[in-house]
Amino acid sequence: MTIRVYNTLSRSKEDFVPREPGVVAMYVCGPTVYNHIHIGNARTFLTFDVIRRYLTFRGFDVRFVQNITDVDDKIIARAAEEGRPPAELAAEYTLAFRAAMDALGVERPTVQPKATETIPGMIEMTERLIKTGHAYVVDGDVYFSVRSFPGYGKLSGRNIDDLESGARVDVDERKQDPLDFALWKAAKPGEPHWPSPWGEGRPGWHLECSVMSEQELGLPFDIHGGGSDLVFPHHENEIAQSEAATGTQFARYWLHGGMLQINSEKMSKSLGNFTLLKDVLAAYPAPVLRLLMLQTHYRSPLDFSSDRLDDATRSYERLVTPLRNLEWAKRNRAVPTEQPAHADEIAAIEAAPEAARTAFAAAMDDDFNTAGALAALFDLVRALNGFLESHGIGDNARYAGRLDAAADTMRQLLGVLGVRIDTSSYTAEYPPLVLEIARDLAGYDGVDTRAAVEALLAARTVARNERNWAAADAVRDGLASLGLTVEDTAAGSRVVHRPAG
RNA sequence: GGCGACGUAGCCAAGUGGCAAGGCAGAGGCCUGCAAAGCCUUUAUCCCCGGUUCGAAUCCGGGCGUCGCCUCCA
Repeated sequence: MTIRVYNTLSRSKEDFVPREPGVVAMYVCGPTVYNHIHIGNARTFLTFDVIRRYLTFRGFDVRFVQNITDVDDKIIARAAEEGRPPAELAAEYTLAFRAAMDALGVERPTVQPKATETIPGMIEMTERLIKTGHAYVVDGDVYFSVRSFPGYGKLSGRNIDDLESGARVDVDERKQDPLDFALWKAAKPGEPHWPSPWGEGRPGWHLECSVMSEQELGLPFDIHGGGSDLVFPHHENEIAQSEAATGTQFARYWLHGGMLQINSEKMSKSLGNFTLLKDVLAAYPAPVLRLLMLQTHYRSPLDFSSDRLDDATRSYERLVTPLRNLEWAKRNRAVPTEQPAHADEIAAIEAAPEAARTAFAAAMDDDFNTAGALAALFDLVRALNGFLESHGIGDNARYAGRLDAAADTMRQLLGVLGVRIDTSSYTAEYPPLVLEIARDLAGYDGVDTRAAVEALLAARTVARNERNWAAADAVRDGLASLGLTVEDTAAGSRVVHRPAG
């Protein structure tokens, strides 16, 4: 079965056929490093991380290039505000960006070039464009002439005349056409600058993507990705530059991610709802945020709120629980009933992983439908839970192999979505306050939190056996006050620490 | 003004011609001392009006509503 992708260029879903069988050349616009990235940025990067992972899962060798824009008006402005060198600011936020991506579980690009390290290539492309009559020099600035490129507007579905009729295009007398954009900007005093045939200056924003993608991938490469707000003018301009300079097609499939909103409003500084990724990750585990985002198709708008994060936290728990319960059952050899499973029950649990794989791939093949893929996984969760509920691993762990197969499939497919599953939450570190509770309720006077929890559970078991519900519930309530939930299972009691929310 | 999306249950959301996925929340039941976790059952005139079709959430036309882009934006 072929993968189908929605191509902005054709405004339709197309069969995905890479230029070279088995190899995908992919470029995704990266951040301008003038601040910590916000969750809108994060959504886009997460989207293309999943697309990359899925293509890899489907057997493609993916070469993934992402730029870092480390010279730009916004960087210069912010550095001036803070009274320090732009390069220092850019370096700091480059590191912060990489750290945030690591924390989100986004795989590192194959290559991650910086704009400041691509200056010679950008000068070279600008020279080519001037020679071929697609660009002109004015006072040390170089502009691309949009009228010189007949295909201008083909990506965003606009034409030059429509665009000019809009009143919002700035008028610069020195430009031949208001839509012409800068390839090279003459440096003002105090700005970063590099020598060029047109004097000291710095590159325009659109140019780096054209140059880097050609250098690292060659033209035409397979997938160009970014947020849908980049369709115009950024990606339109990339196409114009690259195709005018090379005479060949630039990118074959254009994929654009939908915008993220906060509480149904556009994220903006003036509304005060500018949420940074690092702040979200400080409050919620990365897999929860990932799950929230993957429950909506990547091209649809996504409304972000803390309520939705809380919902996603419970969804995440639903994924973790069966894996945790299986581990617990294997460790404790718990057998809920002596009743052996019927042949049809065994057939069902044996068929479940393959059914999930098939449904997962069918959803992902259809323009990376992660919400559908998650539904396949939740169906597998139900199959696992159901079997575990009625038969556990069986006597002598006779069913463990079949259950492991289902669990392994879950882990693998969740891995394709980049969702890390942490089943260790019932063996995690416990807060020091359990020592106090254990001293009061279980007579424990040591300093080992885990032993303290064991002592509390043992005390509760004794109390329950004596039908002393008040004492038993005191233990449970005490642990609950620390965010620890007591669960009674066929193999005894355990404590589960759940993420916030 | 130009271009383009979207409107599916209380909330989120998949589904582009053939009995409406999934998650969260709710209800009932099972299990439990009570819980938790889990299981079972349950919750939809698919924004409105026309049209095409044996058959429409899905295609076409109109209307209403929400949103994005057109300026730096992921």
